[in-house]
Amino acid sequence: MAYCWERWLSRSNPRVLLTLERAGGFASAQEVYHLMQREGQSIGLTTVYRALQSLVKEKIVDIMRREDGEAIYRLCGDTHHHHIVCKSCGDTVEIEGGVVEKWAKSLAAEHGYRDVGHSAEIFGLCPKC
Amino acid sequence: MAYCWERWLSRSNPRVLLTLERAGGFASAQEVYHLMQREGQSIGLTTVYRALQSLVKEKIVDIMRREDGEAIYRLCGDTHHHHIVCKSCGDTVEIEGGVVEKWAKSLAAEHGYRDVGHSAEIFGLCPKC
DNA sequence: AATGATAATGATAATCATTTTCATTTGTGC
DNA sequence: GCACAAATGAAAATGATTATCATTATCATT
Ligand SMILES: [Zn+2]
Ligand SMILES: [Zn+2]
Ligand SMILES: [Zn+2]
Ligand SMILES: [Zn+2]
Repeated sequence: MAYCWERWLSRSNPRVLLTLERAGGFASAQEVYHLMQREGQSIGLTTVYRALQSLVKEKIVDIMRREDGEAIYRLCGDTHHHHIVCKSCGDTVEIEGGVVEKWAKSLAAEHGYRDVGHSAEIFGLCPKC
Repeated sequence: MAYCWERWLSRSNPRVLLTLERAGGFASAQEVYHLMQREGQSIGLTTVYRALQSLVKEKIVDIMRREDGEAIYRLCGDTHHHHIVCKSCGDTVEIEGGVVEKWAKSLAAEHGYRDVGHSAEIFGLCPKC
């Protein structure tokens, strides 16, 4: 354990962060909230939002957007990866993205962009469909 | 003029599209709607949403997200391409994606996926921000 | 321990983009 | 004109996020 963010911040942030970690990958504020509810932790939705905001500001957590615009969060430094998703059955394969990482990094540098992230997904019909 | 989308679709789609064009760059559904209002065009918000959705489905228009999650749209050149978007000011650079095309194609093949597409975006802070 | 300043919490209400519903209008072929 | 399907848009519903604000926890000082 011994996270560098243990100094942080309100007494809720750590609980929210631990929950996000337990969720694995991405989770929305609502999902984190419901997870904590189901686990019997007492916390308010507002506090979850505030904790996530402060964690984003501290760059401990990444924010991204789902297709429908909902904000989703994940621990920074989670192993970063990409997906192939089946358009029909939704089946997902995690894939390696080294090529994309380099592509993103070099193009960002070329255009003078800092503080760079990227998203990349492949979608199609899986063998079964 | 002479757009390839002239065949499309409802009688609203062209008006929405023309407005989006006139707006230059990105505009949200709400913004397109208000623009049309101010110009004295009579149209309902619902129809603007529907028109934009169908234009996105037809790949005539690109959809993206503002920092706050609001959907923004813009005319899309017919050549397939990718973007670097500034997280702060929304400035956009069109970039070459040959590497990504190959990456997507080979990985899809490797996992037996057919009828494959992909998305890839880079985001960060532009030189000005 | 009691006090009080300050920050954190969370229930509730407000906001606001987007989607649904559904009644009305419009287009199209007969 | 008449039927029938598609398109429209006003109004209500939805759902995520944010703002309010009264209550509660923290902590240093008395
Ligand atoms: Zn499938
Ligand atoms: Zn990557
Ligand atoms: Zn910028
Ligand atoms: Zn591509």
